[in-house]
Amino acid sequence: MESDILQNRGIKPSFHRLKILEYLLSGKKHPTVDEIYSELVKEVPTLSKTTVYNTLNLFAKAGLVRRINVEEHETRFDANTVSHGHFKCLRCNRIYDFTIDDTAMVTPGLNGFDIEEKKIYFQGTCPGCLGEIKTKKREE
Amino acid sequence: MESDILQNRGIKPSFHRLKILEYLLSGKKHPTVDEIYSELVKEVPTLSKTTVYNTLNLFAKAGLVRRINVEEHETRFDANTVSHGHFKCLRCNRIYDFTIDDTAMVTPGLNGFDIEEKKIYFQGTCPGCLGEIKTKKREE
DNA sequence: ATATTTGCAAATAATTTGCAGTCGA
DNA sequence: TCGACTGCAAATTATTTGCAAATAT
Repeated sequence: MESDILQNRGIKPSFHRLKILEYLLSGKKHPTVDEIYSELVKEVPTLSKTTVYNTLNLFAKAGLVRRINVEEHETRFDANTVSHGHFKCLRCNRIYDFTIDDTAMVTPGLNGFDIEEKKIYFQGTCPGCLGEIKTKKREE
Repeated sequence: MESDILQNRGIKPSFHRLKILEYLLSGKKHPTVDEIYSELVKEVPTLSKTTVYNTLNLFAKAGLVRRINVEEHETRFDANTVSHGHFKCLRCNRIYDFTIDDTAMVTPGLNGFDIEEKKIYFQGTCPGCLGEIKTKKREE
């Protein structure tokens, strides 16, 4: 149950926190604070953005969510804590997950370092946008 | 010569731009906008922060520098455009470079994607800080 | 002369913080 | 009741922008 997830991490499962966790686990892949707030406030009109911030910071500290900083300004949050990379398409701004075998990454320069987190961000153009570009070229 | 570097990229080598490029190439590894400004304004009192921003955005577009976003809020800039990763120590906040063989990174999920840039950020504790922690433990 | 570069100050936008009110055990 | 949770508004901070002045070709 979701309240157990929180209690296991020493977080009191308040109503708002449960709602936010529920939203994070509900499928929406990489919401921003604003997206979480805008969506939940419809259902929970008393919710404030401060609470969303507080809660996400709490969750992040507890390791329940990961901060994603592919975006220049806004932070996104990812409830999928299995190691994976994020690809941001610079045309449509969509964010894609991709699996990556991080054990295969050889980093001889980091002997003696204690690595707590690996963030892997790729940028470029996604297949959909590549298709559009080709179509446009053909029309010229 | 440095002015050639700019001209090769179609950037007019103005005095301020040359100064900023010079600073970026001078060894300081990952300066923030503020560090660049604060350091250069001593020498070039007419410099403004807007110009530093303008110039860095220009350089970034031209591929002369890379934006680094390991830091939560501030963007850092790296004049070393050879592919490498950045490790941020969460204790002393220092940023370390490390080489990484990015051809060894297998990303089967990204077939059909055009990858323009790979950003690799690790976080954790550097050897120096690990040493301090151990020393403290011993004192207890 | 004309286009580009620069600088100031104001605008923007994400996030944090102070503090007072509220809720739950 | 007491401490934790919440919400508002103000503060903070990095960055962008509008526009006028300076500069260079």
